Amino acid sequence: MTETETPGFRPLYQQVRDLLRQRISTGHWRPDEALPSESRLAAELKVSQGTVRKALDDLAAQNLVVRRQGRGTFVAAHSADRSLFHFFRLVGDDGERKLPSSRMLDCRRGMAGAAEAARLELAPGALVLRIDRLRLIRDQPAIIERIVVPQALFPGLDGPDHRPLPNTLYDLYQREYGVTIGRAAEQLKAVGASPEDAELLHLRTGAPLLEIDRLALDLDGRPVEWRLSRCVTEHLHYAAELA
Amino acid sequence: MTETETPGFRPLYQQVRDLLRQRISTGHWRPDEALPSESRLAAELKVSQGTVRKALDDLAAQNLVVRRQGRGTFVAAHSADRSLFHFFRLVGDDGERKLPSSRMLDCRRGMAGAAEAARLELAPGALVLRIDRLRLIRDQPAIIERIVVPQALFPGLDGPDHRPLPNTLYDLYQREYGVTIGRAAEQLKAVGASPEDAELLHLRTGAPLLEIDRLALDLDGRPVEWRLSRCVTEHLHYAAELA
DNA sequence: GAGTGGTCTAGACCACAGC
DNA sequence: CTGTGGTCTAGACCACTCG
Repeated sequence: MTETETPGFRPLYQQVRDLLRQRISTGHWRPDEALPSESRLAAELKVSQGTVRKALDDLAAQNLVVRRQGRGTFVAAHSADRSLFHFFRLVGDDGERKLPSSRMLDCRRGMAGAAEAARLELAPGALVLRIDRLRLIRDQPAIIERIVVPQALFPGLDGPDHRPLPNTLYDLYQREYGVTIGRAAEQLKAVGASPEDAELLHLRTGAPLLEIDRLALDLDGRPVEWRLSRCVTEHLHYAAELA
Repeated sequence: MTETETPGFRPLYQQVRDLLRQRISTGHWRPDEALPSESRLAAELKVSQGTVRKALDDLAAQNLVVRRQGRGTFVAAHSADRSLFHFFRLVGDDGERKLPSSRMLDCRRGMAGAAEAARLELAPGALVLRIDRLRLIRDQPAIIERIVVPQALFPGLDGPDHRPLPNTLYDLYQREYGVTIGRAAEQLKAVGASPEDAELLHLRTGAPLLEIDRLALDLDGRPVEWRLSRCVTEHLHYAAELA
C-alpha cells in the first residue's frame, strides 16, 4: 500500500476506494452485508483510519455503500423501493409517485439486431432476450416497454420459474444474478403513437407519447439492459432535477 | 464558534458551511472572486483548517464554489458555457450539443395569472415579465419557449438596453442582477402542437412535441424563473443521467 | 520560492445503536 | 457497556500555480 512515484501519482485513498469497489462488484461482500469497520480495514490495508474513511465516503457518494452511524457500513442493495425511487422518474401531475403494475405481452429470445448489438456492446449475432410489457397505472394502460438484455447474463430469466416476472427487475438482477445496476443514461423524445401503440394504450394513432430510451450499466460501466418505453403523459410527467 | 449542547447539536463544519454560503449568496464575495485561503478562514473563524476544508468541500459538491489546486477557491460563476452545459439538456441525436440561436417573438409586462403566481410564489396581481422566444438549431425552428420572471427581480430587463437579450439568460441574471440560479426542477411531457406552435415550427397541428416545464431557483431556494418550452425532437433528444 | 489546495497521519472526543 | 461511524484538531508533507 505504498506507491508514491510522482509521475502516475495516485492518492492512497483512491487506491483503497478502487480496491473496495472491486471487492463489492465481484461479490466479495454481498448486498446488504456489513463491511469490516473502518479501523479493521485500516489495519488490514496498513493505512490510517482517515484514509479508509475518505475512500468509504467516496463510495457512499456514489451510492455503492450506505453508512449508518453506530451500526456500520453496508453494501447498497436495490430494494424495490430504491429501484423505483432512483430509476423510475414518472410522477403523477398531483406530485404522487404512482407505481405501475405490469402485464406481460411477450418474452422471447432472438439474435441481437444491429441496433441492439451496438447499444449493448455485443458481438453480432449474440443472443438476447426481449420482453414486451404493458404497464398500467391505476388500472389504465399508460406505458409500453420493450426490454432487451443479453441472454448470456440472465440465463433462465425467461424460464418457467420467472413467470410472472416481478414488477421491478433491478432488484431481481441483483439478487438472482449478481448484476447490480449502477447508473443509467436516458434519452427522451416526443413521438407519435404507432397503430400498435394506439390500440394497446386506447389512443388514436399519432397521439403524442413520451419515449424514454434507457441504457442501464452495471457497476463496472458495462451495458446490461436496453429499455425503450412509450408513455402516455396525460396525467403523468417525467421529473428531472438540475443541480 | 463553540456551541455544543447535545440537543440541537449541529456540527461545526456545517455552521461554517452555512456562514460561507450566506456570504456568497448575499454577494459578500462576487462570482469568480477568490475566497480567503483555508488557513485565513480558519484563523478568522477560530476553527481548524480541516473544518474549513470540509465546509468548502461541501460547497464545492453543490457547485457553489470551485477549488483549484495551487490557486485558490473561487465563487462559481455562470459562464455561458456552464449555463449551457448544466441547464440545457437537449442534445443532437448524433451526440453533439447544439447551441440554439434565439428570435424574440414578444416581451411584455403583465399581472401574474393564478398559475404564474403559484409557481413563482408571488402575491396575486404582482407584475411579471413574459418573454416569448423562438429558438433555432442550425437555422431550423426547433423550440418555442415562454419565460416568466417577477418584474421586481429584474428591473429594466425589458428596457432598450436589453434588446436583443443574450442567448443564455442565467449568466445575465447573475452578472447584472446578482441573482444566481442554483438549481432547477423540470417536468417533461409529450404534447400535441397547437395551431400556433405548428405555424411557428413549420409542423402540422397535433405533431408530437416535448414540453419542458422548468422552475429555476436561486441559491436560497426561492423561485426566480418559470420557463415552458416546446421542442421538436425529430433530430434532438433530452439527455438525463440516473446515478 | 512562496502560497494554495490535496493527502495522510494520529489521536481525542461525540453521537448513536444494540446488547 | 462496547463498538460503530461522525467530528475536530494539529501537524507533516506533496502537487500545483505563479511570479
